[in-house]
Amino acid sequence: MEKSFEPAQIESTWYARWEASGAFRPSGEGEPYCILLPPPNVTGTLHMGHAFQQTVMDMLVRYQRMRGRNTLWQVGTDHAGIATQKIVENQLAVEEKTRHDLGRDAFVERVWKWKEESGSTITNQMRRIGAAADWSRERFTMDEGLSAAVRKVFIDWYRAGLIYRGNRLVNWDPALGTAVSDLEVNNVERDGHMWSIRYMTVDGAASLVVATTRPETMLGDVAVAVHPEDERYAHLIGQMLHLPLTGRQIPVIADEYVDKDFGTGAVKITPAHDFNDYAIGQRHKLAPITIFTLDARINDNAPEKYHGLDRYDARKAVLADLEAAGLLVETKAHKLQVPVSQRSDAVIEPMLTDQWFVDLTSETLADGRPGGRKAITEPALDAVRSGQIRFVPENWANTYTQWLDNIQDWCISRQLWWGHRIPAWYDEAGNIFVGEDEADARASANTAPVGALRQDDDVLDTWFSSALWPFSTLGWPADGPVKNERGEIVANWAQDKIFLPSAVLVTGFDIIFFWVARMVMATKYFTGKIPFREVYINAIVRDAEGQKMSKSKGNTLDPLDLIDGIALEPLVEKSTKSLLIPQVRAKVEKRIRKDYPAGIPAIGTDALRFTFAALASYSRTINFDIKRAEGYKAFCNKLWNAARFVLMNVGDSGFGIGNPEKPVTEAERWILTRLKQTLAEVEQHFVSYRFDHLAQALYEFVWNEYCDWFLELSKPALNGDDAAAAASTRHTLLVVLESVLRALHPVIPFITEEIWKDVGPKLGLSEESLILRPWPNADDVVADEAATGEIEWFKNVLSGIRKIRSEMNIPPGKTIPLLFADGDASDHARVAKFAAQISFLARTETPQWIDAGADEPASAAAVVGALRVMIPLAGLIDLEAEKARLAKEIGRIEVEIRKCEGKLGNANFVANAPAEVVAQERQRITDWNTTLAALREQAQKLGG
RNA sequence: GGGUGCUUAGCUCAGCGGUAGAGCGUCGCCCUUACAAGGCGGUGGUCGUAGGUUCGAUCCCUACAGCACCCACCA
Repeated sequence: MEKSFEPAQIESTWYARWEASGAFRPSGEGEPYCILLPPPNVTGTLHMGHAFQQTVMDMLVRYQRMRGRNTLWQVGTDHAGIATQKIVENQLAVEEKTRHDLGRDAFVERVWKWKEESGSTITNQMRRIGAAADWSRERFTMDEGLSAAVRKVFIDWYRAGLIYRGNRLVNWDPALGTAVSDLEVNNVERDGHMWSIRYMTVDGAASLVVATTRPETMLGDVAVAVHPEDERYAHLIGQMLHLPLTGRQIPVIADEYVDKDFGTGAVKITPAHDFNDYAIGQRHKLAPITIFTLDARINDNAPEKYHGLDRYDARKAVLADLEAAGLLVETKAHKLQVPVSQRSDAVIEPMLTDQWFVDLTSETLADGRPGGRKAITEPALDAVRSGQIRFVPENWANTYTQWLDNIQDWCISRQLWWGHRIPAWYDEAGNIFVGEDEADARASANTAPVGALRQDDDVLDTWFSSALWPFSTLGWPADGPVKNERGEIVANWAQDKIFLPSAVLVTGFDIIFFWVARMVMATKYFTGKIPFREVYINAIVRDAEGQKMSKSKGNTLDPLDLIDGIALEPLVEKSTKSLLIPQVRAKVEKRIRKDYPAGIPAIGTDALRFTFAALASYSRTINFDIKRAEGYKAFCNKLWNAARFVLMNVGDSGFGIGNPEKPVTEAERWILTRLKQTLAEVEQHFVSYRFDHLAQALYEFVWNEYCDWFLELSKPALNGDDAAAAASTRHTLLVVLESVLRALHPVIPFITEEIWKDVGPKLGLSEESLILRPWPNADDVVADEAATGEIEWFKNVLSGIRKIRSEMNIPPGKTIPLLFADGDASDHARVAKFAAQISFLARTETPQWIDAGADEPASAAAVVGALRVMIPLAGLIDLEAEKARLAKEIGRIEVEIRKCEGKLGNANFVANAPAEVVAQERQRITDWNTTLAALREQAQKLGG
């Protein structure tokens, strides 16, 4: 083995070997265990969130595979309608073309070409993280099989009356030219104004002032609404008003929706461009007037002078004209919530358009069949409420159920070209025909089409196909083999449905609504099963200061840069490349030069993964600090060097598989006991998804017990006279190392595999690589609780001596005399047992006992129970310093004793506390008193 | 307006009813033949504030303060 751990070297080959060996494919044996990868966008590159999430999934998958489960990690990518279309449109823009110049077919072809070339970027990056996924079953949401599933779902829901087409007010993104769903709109607080505008009654006798944040929409007003009980306006209800600038007349109506105390208590009603107004318009049977074109300019329904004006220019013009007419009463600053498109940042314009919807709200359809609420929404709610699907941490279940309780119908049509084209056709009379293809649509209809059929131009929301992921990837709805784009068999519903439901979905809280809920809906409806049993909501990765990572802040980290390292200049270059605003660019550059003056050090995949594990508590955010990752790289190095030590010392002779028949030394029995406990803990932490505890348990075992104590204790055994002890110790060194490599493999697969390559053969193991080894069962390790007490005693003695050495500045290399005094029979036995190890590790001469009552030299002492562990002062130790040290120790223990006495002196405590707590307290005070007596005796001997 | 979290050592976080913990940082001594990415030892906290329950509260309850995030139609 190399002298130190070099991640780049060992990571380069193992992944390809694992994949080629078929280790990532389901074994076909054991209970099925499936995890679905949330399919990343094909446009994407791996970010810290992915790396974290995928590490979690990979740990679970590798663990379950080792435990013998029939394990499938289903991977794939998402076609990401808007994001992907935008990338190719941007490329066209460079050629000064738009998608319309190419036409639909040529454009879609070009997107496919882009996907072929660039779509595997992220999956290749996943391989660098070590993701043990079954790539032979990789799917794409627009591949043939998944597209067939999408069509079937659309058609079935349409025929069940659960998908409908309607002219509805939707969130319209004027920049992208498409409708988006409620979820794709963010409400952002912006500084704006509140304008008050006077509307006169037709007879000119009265007027009323409305307050609005969007004065330009007055061009589409159809009424002014007031509260029915608002005395100020009661006399105006039913009267007609002049709508300024338009020549139109509109009524004053009464509606409970209006808040008397907000604004002026009078609301202009623009049903075509506001969701509330739309509802009011419907209640009062007022026809909406659309005043915007699809790119948010004023249309022909408004007075001619505004035609073609952009909505913000129109606002200025309308305000100026109102001002001129003396109708603008007041302008004041006002903070408001502006709906912004998540995808384009454009301000959303509610717009009346023809769209397709999934019904999620109606109880019963007009023809008596169950509506969407009954058929789709409620089963999804029940799955979580009944506990069939469990959220981890569980409070996320609230978030889920609350959203479903208040859900709206889902707008699924998008005015894009890249995506699943809606399988609906229209005849010349506007009748709708739905089917697999034109012929099927025609054949399935009750009526004959009028004239030619034309397919709907729209595509489906990307999340529509994502919702089917749990079963569409397994081959549904086909009964036989499903092939991918390259003609390889990827799925077969008839045999693969054993993987439904999957065991756990690992995902971010931000897509509980977008994806998790919709998978439950679709999977329940079409298969009758739940899609997954548990949903582990992973934390959001932030920077070391807890700030959200964003490119414009310059605090993003590329996981691959952490793995491979990157020098300062290339890092500055790649971080600022895509930033167009010079000020932002300068700020980002400055920050990076400050944060990473020497670039980012290479920490390797394993250390990165261990860091993710160590940070993965139930907290909803994790702050990623490179310092921490460097610490875990040190851990990898520690493990590496421990393995080197073991390999150097075990010699060439082989050992039998399994534990030594009878471990000879106390240290062996102790480390095996601790191994057993650690393995049991790790299994618990896998069940509860506490990867932080899991990582910590393994870290502590390896570093603080195996390395710090067992390896150290093995040295005297290996070099001592007892051949049996030496042989047994060699075996145990190897056995424990091999077990811990297996336990660590799900977390740090590369380094453990590399080390195992040399360790496995020493134990005569036949597997070709660690990935094929079974999980180390705690039950297979023999514990000896008594050994724990022995080693604890030993550690206390050794720590006592070390403390004296350190505090008295005795050079570590100097061999010193050692005396024991007092103590009970077990101390005598233990000293006899451990004398050689103590001398070896504490660098002392052979210890001597001082008989009770005999003279003893002035010494520094540590106390372990009743035993005094003494180092004679002569020439080594400053008497006064030792007296002070003792006094401090005595003081500390007196405080503890007083605490105990306080408790035990409280009659209520003794009467009410559980007996074992009281007993424990009594034992504690006895122990403290023993120690105190020994310390006092020692102080007295020093003349203190 | 609803909802969900968080507040513990200088920093980042575990713990969550019975002696306050880890990593990093910091201080001291050591290149001791696995490891200086290391070893040994030390320093450092009235567990946000105020009440309550309890024999006992960092942990449970209530209120308050501060900080995040999610949902929602206030023009």
